[in-house]
Amino acid sequence: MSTDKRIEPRTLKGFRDYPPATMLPRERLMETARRVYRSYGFSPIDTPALEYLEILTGKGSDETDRQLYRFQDHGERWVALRFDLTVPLARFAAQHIAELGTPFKRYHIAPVWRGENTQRGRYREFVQCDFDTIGTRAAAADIETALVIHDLFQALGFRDFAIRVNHRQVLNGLLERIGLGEQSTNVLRALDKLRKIGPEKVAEEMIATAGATRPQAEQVLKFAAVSGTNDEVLAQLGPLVAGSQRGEEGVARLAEIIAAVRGAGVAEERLAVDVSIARGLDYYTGVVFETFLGQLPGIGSVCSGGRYDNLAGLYTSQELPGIGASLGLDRLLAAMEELGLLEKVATPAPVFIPYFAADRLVDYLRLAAALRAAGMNVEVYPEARKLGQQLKYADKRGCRVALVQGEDELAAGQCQIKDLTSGQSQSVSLGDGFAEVVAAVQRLLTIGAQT
RNA sequence: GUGGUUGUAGCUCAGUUGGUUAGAGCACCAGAUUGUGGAUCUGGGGGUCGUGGGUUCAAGUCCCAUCAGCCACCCCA
Repeated sequence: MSTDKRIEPRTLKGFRDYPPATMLPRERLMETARRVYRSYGFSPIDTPALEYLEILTGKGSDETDRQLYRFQDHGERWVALRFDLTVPLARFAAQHIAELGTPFKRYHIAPVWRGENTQRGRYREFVQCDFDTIGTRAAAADIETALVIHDLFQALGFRDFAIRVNHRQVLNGLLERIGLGEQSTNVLRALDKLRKIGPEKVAEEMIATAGATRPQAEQVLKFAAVSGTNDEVLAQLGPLVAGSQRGEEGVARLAEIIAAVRGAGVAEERLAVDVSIARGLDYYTGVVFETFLGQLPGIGSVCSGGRYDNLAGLYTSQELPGIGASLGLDRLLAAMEELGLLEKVATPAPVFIPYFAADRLVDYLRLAAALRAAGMNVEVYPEARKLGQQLKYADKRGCRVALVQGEDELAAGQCQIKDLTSGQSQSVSLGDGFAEVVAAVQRLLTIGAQT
């Protein structure tokens, strides 16, 4: 091919390649999420990336409709790429709930697409790790959702994080009481900016977009100013929603969740009632969650969710309440990268076998097989190059142990085990079936893993 | 989608009011060291100056457009 015809290799805006050094921690995160979800009995499902357009439109908000990747397929059907995993779940549940039965607990780890503007931690293609419980209104499901989020971040190695929890009905109950019930979406949207733009601007926006009066706006702000410990917040909320059945129910549900999560042994500061948490997709109707990293609040919520009591109502007459949350894998990775929490390793194999003596490949393959049988990841170098170059290769990739066998060692029935971290070597007899070598390597890796 | 900002080697960047063959550090490759990596020294490869147009005798440098990154709005994972 001539040079001038060559196509420039490039990726689309908001889409990225994942080289090994970023894919390894990515997979580790997905495995952790999978493990935690499964530990609560959530089962895996998958659904198509493409759905009929009508399935996806009008389910999130006007904004998500605008962000939808949509086009006609070869059969001239209007289709779209899913923008989250919850709407496909609703369709899936409406279609299959008869066979699945309720309550139905599933997790779903898969990419979603949104055609919005990019920013740090915001991409057009990103992976979400969702878990949801369908078919029950029980408070236990709300409580379990909070516990799963907590366990998840704990398992990922975070210590400084906070799950903020609120209840849509608490806010709506108040709005109902003061006559703003019809305008809840606009009011909540304005209220959500409280931390960023301050109470005065929020009041202005509520007056402008929701048609609120000045006294109404003041009341909403007074409500949002409630603060303190969880017990203090709940105590203040009670009188504010008194008289609104929905509001009272919401506060009671929040109190129940807080008490149960506390009772399950979760530290108080990990779960905080926060009435200013108003965001989330429009389909949430009950409790809502957002999770922030203490060291990096600016990147936004890394795990959000909530209760939706009528998600599948657009597809079926069967009532399917549900609750769940979504871990934003790529946003979380961007945060961890910034915090320096990602291990810089470019290989999944800690054990390296240089191809030393040109005519002894089979000996190296047999040793590698023995180590793999013992559960270790082992790489054998493919070319009989200079030993120094091979060790350099292993070092660069982050291998931890090299097993050096030249003519001398092979003749003596020995293997040199080189610790690439310390540089020290020891000689071990190959023996029958490499048992001694396997044990020695295993010991080295275990010690290394503890530091 | 709107506004702002940036774009020179794989990476981080320098490049003087426009002026000849565009530089450095790191990384990479080779050698010093025919069986031992991370250090040092020497040498080497690698650049359509994001892309396309325009102004000019002359553009990495000025203008316009476009693409991409970042930031804010919006929204959200």
